[in-house]
Amino acid sequence: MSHTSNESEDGSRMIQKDQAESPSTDEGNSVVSFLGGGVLKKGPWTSAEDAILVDYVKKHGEGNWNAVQKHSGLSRCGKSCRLRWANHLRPNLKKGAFTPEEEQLIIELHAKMGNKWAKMAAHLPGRTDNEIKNYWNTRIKRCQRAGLPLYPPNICFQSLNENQTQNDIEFSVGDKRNNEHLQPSCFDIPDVIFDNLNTNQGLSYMSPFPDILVSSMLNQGLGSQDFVFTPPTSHRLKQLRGSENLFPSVHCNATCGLPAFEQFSSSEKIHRPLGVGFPYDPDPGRKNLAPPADLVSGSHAHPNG
DNA sequence: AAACTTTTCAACCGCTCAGCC
DNA sequence: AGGCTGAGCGGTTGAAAAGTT
Repeated sequence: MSHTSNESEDGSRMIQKDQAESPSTDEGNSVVSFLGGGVLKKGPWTSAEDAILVDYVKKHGEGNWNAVQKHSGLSRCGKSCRLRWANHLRPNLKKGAFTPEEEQLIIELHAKMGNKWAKMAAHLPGRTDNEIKNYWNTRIKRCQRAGLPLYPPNICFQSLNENQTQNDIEFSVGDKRNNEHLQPSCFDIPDVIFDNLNTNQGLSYMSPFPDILVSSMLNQGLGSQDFVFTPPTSHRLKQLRGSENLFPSVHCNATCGLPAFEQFSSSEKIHRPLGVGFPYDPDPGRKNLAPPADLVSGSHAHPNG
């Protein structure tokens, strides 16, 4: 891929997401690949290409993406056209940062569905699977760094409850891929060690394998076992942005409802996933990153904590 | 101010699925 | 039934922006 000097007259690439219309460029500086004798362009779209695609869809409608190249002269593969349309050009796309409500919904949906971005996007009008996926990946990193749980406890329990009723339905209705998460036979217990948790203490769980559904884990009865938070990565923690809230709209639930992290903090059992550098330095130097000590679920995981 | 690090996000890739022949 | 094709999905990459030292 070549996102070389992507700046254009419209300065598109420099625009923040919440302002950006598209990152299209007017310069054709993209990689060109030769496929079957044809020339297919890669890389950032130019506004001219956008216009061609929009025009094409207006005339012919969505779908049949491979025909775009033939009929419009656009030197892009069908896949690329579909993606561009879906993620940037189609009408009613919401631009800008996710609202707290949307973030909350994403967390809930992920707890139920796992990495089913397209399905999650269906619940968020105007949002794309790509956006949601990017958001979630960012969230994972942040949570890991901050040692915070990926899911607030209320989500865990909500997911558990809903799944208990949904399992019956879904197994019979059968989205095969979805059910994989729920099938005991397909479920590999991740390399997570649970540490001193009582189900009645509530859950604040962060799997090092974000694909694993909280609900699945709970359904497996792991909730009654010990667990441990994945400790923050060993490298230096960076600041989270001040406005960031890892549990949008659920502070109350996430904090008030949290089973008082200090309950865990005295945990004797400390597990250290392989490859993580210890002793872990929580980075005393970090400033506004640090959530209150009693909120940092991961804090119990570091040896000195 | 410069160098370095981290984050963001658009776009690509490989894979799977569904429909058609 | 098997092969082909198009569409869609999820994972990953990498350039640029933003932040930090």
